[in-house]
Amino acid sequence: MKLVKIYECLCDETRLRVLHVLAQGPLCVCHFQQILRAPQVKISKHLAYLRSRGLVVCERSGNWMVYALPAKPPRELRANLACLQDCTRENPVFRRDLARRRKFAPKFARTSPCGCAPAA
Amino acid sequence: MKLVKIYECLCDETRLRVLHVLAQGPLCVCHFQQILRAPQVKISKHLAYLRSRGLVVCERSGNWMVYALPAKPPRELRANLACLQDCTRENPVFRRDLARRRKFAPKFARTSPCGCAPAA
DNA sequence: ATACTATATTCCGTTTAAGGAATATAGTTC
DNA sequence: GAACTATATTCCTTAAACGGAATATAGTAT
Repeated sequence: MKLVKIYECLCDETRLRVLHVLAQGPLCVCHFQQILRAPQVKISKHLAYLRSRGLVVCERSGNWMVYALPAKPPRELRANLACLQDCTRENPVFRRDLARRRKFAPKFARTSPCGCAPAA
Repeated sequence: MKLVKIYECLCDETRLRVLHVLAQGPLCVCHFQQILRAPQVKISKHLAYLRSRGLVVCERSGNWMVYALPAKPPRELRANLACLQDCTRENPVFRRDLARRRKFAPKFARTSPCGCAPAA
């Protein structure tokens, strides 16, 4: 995996937030929408971008597409994801995303495949 | 320092190489030209880019502009520079840059301000 | 002042990315 | 198959970045 390609993926805030919350486990598109409070197109496109570069993988599960970090990421990716977690530890935006993810977890769990689920 | 801004700086190979060799100490533009084998405009522009985002600092010394990493970089920058060093350790391109830097060091030392110097 | 060196900036064409509106696709449910 | 849900893709506009050629600027040396 080319290092520059990784950094290209990291240079957009939405994608950073996506990768950051994904570290806690897989999610579907509609969950990202709620956690990041961003429109469907935006989320979907950024996920496609990340996917085309191998930073995330996905799998269909009924109506849902479940996105996750690759099971065995290459060294450079692992290092950078760890660095990202480290750098965001005290950042309000990223912390708020995690808080929302936690808050929504039960609601997600009721409806959806990934051990998560959409709202109404 | 905004995390995304850092990643924007890191998503170009020339800039990665610049930051990578800078970890070994300050250099002038003409040294980068020789180490990276890249034209003056290219080096100069990328250094300006890095400088405008605070990833490098510079100081004039006679005819030369001496570029260096900031003395006390913010946490996120320090973490990412360390990660970069880690990720490039086995990369031929980056290793070759370091080799060239070492090879040119005496020649640089003869002529220039930063404990380095241009060639002919 | 002139010539010279090192570096920065401007101008140009090309590529890439971003966001949103609208639309298409795939799967589910009845 | 019609209605519905979740997601992807297309089209469009705008903005940013890259590289190189040419030119400008700042400092040095004579």
